[in-house]
Amino acid sequence: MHDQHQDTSYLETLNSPQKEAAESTEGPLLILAGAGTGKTRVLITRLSHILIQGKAWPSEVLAVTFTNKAANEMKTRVSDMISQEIQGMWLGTFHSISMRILRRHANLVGLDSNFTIIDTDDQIRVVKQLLELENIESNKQTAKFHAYDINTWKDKGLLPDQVSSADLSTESRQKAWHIYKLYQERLKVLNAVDFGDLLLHVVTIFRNHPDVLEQYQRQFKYIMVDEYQDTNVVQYLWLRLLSQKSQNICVVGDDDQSIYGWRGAEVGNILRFEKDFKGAKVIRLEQNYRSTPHILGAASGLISQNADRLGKTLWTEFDEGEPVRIKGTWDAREEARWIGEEIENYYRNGKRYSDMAILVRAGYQTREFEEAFMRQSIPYIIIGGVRFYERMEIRDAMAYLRLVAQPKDDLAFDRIINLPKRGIGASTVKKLHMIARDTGLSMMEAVRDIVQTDEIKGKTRTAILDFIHNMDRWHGLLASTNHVELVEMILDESGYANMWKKDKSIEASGRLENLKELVAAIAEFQDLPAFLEHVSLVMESTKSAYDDNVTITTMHSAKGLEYNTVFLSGWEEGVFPSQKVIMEGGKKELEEERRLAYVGLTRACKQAYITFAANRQVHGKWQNSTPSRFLQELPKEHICFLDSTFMNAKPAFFKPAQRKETEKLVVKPSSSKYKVGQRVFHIKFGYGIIAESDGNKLTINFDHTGTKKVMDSFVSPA
DNA sequence: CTATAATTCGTTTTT
DNA sequence: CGAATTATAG
Repeated sequence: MHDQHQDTSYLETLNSPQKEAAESTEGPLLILAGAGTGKTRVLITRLSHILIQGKAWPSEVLAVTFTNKAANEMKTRVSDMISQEIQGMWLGTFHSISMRILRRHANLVGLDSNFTIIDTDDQIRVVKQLLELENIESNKQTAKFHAYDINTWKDKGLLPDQVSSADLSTESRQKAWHIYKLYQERLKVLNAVDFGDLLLHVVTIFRNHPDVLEQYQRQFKYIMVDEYQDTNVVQYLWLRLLSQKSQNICVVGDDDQSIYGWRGAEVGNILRFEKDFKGAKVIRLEQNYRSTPHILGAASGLISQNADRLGKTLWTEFDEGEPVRIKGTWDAREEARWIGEEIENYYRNGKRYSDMAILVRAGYQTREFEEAFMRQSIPYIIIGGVRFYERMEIRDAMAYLRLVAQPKDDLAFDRIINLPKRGIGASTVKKLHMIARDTGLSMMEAVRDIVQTDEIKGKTRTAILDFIHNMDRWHGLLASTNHVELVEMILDESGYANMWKKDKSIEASGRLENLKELVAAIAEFQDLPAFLEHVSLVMESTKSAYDDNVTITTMHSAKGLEYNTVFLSGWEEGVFPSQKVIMEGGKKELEEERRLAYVGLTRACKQAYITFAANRQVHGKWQNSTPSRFLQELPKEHICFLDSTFMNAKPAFFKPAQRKETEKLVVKPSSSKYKVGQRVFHIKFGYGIIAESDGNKLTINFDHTGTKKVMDSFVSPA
């Protein structure tokens, strides 16, 4: 092992709970880390500490994240801290680590180790094909619906025969369950797995093969998990199995930032951690290094309305700052224009566009901003929407590459056999499907067979022969030709690129650009298979412009990020909280919306704005709306209403204030709810006991910061 | 087999 | 209102 007496000065830059977290390496540990409390930093320091202290070799540490971005950040920052490249460490997403494990033991679940990983799009296609085969109504909608059910089961760690009868109460569920069974068989034939399978197969292997499980239990002496509040049931099982032996599992998360429940995440995992892992230590990180007291106060007040939470109180040493400004506008267009003007003001005062962000609830809200900012010449970047590798032209091109590299890839075959149109229509493809199914051959093999017979005649036959010929030729060049050249050749000779060149539509040129970008991305890799492997798990865009742009994005994808100035737009009933939650959701769903609001607010460092419009176009129809209920839940002392340009039908709580007055705090006139002798928590000074109470002014003896006079609005019961 | 008209239906997103 | 999917005519 390494030298045990290393310099540990890196620990001294942490505050005391952070340091304690980094040093508590043994046994189960839950780090409850509020927004902006240095969560990532603690995780990285803890991991480095384990390595530097020689408690484990890199290969004996397992660190799991949800996104590739988080994994990459961790990788570079740990390398920096230990001043060397980390080698052999199991640091990655749940999916990439599962893939690594599954490739080694694929045979144990009836797969070949070179299985392909299919994404949601392919998944829906498979389900749709199965529906057609079963003669069940098979539009894309129902396929999507059933794929969703299947994914939900997989997220819960349920194989087809483990689904409970209670889960099959509806006819639709029963159909989905039936399809689920067929779907798993089909994937096995295709030697493919979907995202859910990566985890589920690994759990299945661990359960059925104790020897394999033990091998990994021995190997991973320390396990760390980021964003634990986002884990679903399979991920929980996965972690439980792996950590059973060492018990050295450290999870970091914030129950208040759980916003992916609709995708299978179980807040219960983090709420239950202490029960699940006996003797678990819990450390709360509550000192916030990001936002002003006003922003934190507003966010804390809002989230305190939620019942299902572990509860923690963020505090900061920063100066009070400015209250959260709330602005009502006549319609969404004015909302966008007003925010644009405000942004321009900041810019003229020397602020950078890239320090400002607009966070919305749903993608469709970005449109209004795009139009407004175009008019106002404000540079912006929209994050989200269709990602690069999900674009139609990219997926089409990828299908060509997949089929060339793996002729048995039936999904790729289906996608491109008649793309560009070469006269091989639906009926021909159906015929091929029948043959492939009956003979157990792949589509490519089936098409070779059928072309020998006189089943298909004329133009179609010529087209098929041509297609086979091309595929064989490209496949033959795989080993001998430079992969970038080969890709260019394929796109050119297949006629696919030409198809878009001939296309007169507006988006065609953009699609050609994307194809060029794809070729550039491929050049970064050793060979075609390496690239395809990468794409299957890393679906993020290749380019990230580092120009000075205002960021426009959803609150979901803003999690983990921060901006000096944040505009939260569309706080209206029906937009945020969303219509669906209001109509169909219960308390649970509403709480998740509230957490989303909390995440949004806590992205702001210095200024936070919340806007709402009285009128908005929804699905092309004008609708008038009432301000979001969340506005009423914000503590009055941390917000101020800006003058509104419209004066109709305002809710009772809506009282416009002049802009000039906005820097002043509106203090609640009611007397304090706190009593002398009570132990309280102050947002800036920490814990203390009340010595005197005078209306809303309290004199408090603080544990660490002495006696101070403070306003009760910054205090909460301890 | 393909081009065009008619229709349906609208969150959030990572892997 | 518009994208995306399905129905229908060519």
